[in-house]
Amino acid sequence: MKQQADKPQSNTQRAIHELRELIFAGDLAAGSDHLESELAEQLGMSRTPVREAALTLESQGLLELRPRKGVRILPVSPADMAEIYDVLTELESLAARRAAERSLTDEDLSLLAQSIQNMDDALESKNLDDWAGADECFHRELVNLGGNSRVRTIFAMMSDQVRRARSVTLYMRPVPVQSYEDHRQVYEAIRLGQPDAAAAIHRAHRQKAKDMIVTLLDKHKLNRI
Amino acid sequence: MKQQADKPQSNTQRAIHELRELIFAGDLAAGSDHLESELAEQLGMSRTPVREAALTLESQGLLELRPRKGVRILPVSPADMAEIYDVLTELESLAARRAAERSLTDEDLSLLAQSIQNMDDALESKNLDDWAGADECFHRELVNLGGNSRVRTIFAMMSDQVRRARSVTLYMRPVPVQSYEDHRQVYEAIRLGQPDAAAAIHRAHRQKAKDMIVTLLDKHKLNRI
DNA sequence: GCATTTATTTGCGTATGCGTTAATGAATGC
DNA sequence: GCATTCATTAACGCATACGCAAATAAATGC
Repeated sequence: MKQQADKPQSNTQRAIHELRELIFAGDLAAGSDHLESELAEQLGMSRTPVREAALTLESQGLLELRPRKGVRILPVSPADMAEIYDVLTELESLAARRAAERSLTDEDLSLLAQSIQNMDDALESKNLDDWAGADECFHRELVNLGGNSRVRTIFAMMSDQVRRARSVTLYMRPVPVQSYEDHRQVYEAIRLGQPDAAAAIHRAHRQKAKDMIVTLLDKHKLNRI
Repeated sequence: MKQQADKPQSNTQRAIHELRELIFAGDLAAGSDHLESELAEQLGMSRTPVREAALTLESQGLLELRPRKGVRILPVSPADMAEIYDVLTELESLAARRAAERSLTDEDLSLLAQSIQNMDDALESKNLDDWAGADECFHRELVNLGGNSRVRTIFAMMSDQVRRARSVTLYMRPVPVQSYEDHRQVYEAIRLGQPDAAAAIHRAHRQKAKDMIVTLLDKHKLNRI
């Protein structure tokens, strides 16, 4: 019998996970300070694993350890979001290019196709949260297909912060109908083995997204999310 | 009076620094395993700061913590180097583009110009080590001028590994005379405010470097450096 | 002689304790 | 009444301790 393989993690790993969750849920607000001992109590463990988790999250840019002030959850400004989108634009375009160079089978591309389909379905039923989930899935799978593990790692780190910004702006932005066409074209370019086209289309797509998000954040004075 | 502001660091920070040094000096060889307690003794501190340092370096991809096996110094294969160069190519090209968009003054560009001059001087006197130092300085300054702090961080992480690969191949490769012209052109494009040109030239420059390094590593069967 | 079980070792994960030092409030000088 | 100094507190950096589990060695069964 298969036993549920979900618990054998270390406390440090749990702490990393749970702190992430708390941050993205807003329970640990951007800009707020928290003592290591408080977090330890909150998570039901000692300071050691919490501290190790904080070190890790610090090196990923999510928070900052300031001696005697506690760990500070780093706020993300519109300028930060512009930086993040710039990096993602470059790295995802690279991934699209590499994916197109690899003569992938339809089998390989099935998850990508599925994500596009899911986005379409979500739009039909006007479920923006589902759409956002499928969109993120598309981007993640694109990066996977690019085959560069370092790009994957960087993407994973940054997509957390993007998700936060997007959840804030999701219901202010215009309904993302253009995205469907963009994604479809990237998919086709990859399928047909057209690296330049795949990279160029995806780059333009990401730049549009960046402009939209940054403009929205600025317009609504969302300076620290 | 100014007191030398160099030592008040924490042991954890020292450990991060010194472990990096030991790794890049080859004292901790690629692929080798080391117990936390051994490293602690070697650095003259307890396991705790060493462990914290190892966690940090792990999240930066330099090593891996394997319970009961010790920390394993991750070897870098030619394929890894290709990945790293791909990422650097994209991010540095972005930096070149952004730098060109910012209408920087000659003052701002002085370090960049200086690096080019230093590379030229080093080539004249056939000092390859100096050349490599100046080259790295050029790339670092380019990234700085790009103004994206996340790109800076990623660059700093990866340039350590590039330096290792380059020191191995430095004396096998052809004398880098073309580099001078490439760098000069990137510099001029930035100075004249030509983003597309700056990005394109630098991209081509980096791709050449990637091909050269990866080919050399493969040819000499340097599979784990 | 080989496989399986049991015993032993040992390294890690984590809790805990302590000294140091920065931050806060009290006290003194001017 | 304000500034400066001193005392107190408390959070962190780090050392240490310990239990557990994995790896290795020993022992037993077949």
